[in-house]
Amino acid sequence: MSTKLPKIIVILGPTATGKSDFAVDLAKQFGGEIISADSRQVYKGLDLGTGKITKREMRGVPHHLLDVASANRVFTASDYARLAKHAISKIAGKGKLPIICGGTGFYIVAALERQSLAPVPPNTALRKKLTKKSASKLFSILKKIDPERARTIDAKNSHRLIRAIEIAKAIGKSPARNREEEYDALKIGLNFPLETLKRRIDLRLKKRLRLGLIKEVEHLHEKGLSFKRMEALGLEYRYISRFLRGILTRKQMEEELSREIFKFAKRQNTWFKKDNSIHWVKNIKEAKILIKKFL
RNA sequence: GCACAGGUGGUAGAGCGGUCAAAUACAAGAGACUGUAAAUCUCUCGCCCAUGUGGCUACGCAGGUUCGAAUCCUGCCCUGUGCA
Repeated sequence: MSTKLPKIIVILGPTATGKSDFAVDLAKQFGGEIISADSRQVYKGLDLGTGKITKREMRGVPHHLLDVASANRVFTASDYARLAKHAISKIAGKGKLPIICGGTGFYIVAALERQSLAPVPPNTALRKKLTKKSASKLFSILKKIDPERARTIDAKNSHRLIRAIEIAKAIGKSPARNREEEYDALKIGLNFPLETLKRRIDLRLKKRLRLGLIKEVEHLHEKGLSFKRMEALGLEYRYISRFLRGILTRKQMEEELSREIFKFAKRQNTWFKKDNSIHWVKNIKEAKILIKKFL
């Protein structure tokens, strides 16, 4: 029924499951190009810490949405949706297969759905003012101006409340979300049992530290990326910058970072778990069979 | 050996006669997600029945005082510091 929609492949799963390499293999076989769906790989200079694929690892397969923003500015899900949709049509237009690959569930949804985000840009002045207010205060404001949204929102999450108020002030109320997808997407998931995932995360972190991860963070700071911004970027950038600032010892940094990456992987799992359309595969062979059938 | 200080849940650490299964933080587990999403936020967290103003076992060990003790007393066993 959705056969008229452009066909695309989505490779997803938590961190450290080998998605990037997997996607390159598939792209090679099916004539695809890859669109990264990673909220941190969009930034220039965040390489080792984000596990960004190297030129060499790309093996000639074109990659999109890497290094499209400066780490100093905030790149949003909306920016992502716009660029990703554009990349998809460009690739499909060439007769090639678009392959979205990444672990940022929200970005994948934003790219696939017709209109999942309200067309209201951030209002920094308003945000600044609202940031000072408590969550319960924000909630009561929202309840007055957009009671409908207030019913479903997380009443204790200031971030979300501020955004909802921002939308309501701009266009009256949050639009109903249109979950209809704009593409005929085959979603393929990669995962491991938690114990294995944990081990992989640890090994990968150690490797990256050997390869100069701390240097990367140091260098970014020298180039003007503030520690405050690094806190917001999270994980490697947050914890290594804490080490550089002397807040954590090297050992504490490694332990906490490893734990946090694992927690993050579990949060990714929580997100993906509720999507029943994902085909979880054990290996590339299973994925190839699925794709052949799909195309 | 004498003198202090202290031994509390996975850890750190409150509590110092009742309202304590025990603050808080961390760890752990589960979950949410409408432009910060690697962010942000929520819930659970002694055991058991799992409905509850439910049952059971708990605050180093053994006794005691008391209507009632993690909280007071005695002895013992540990630990830290001071003096020898």
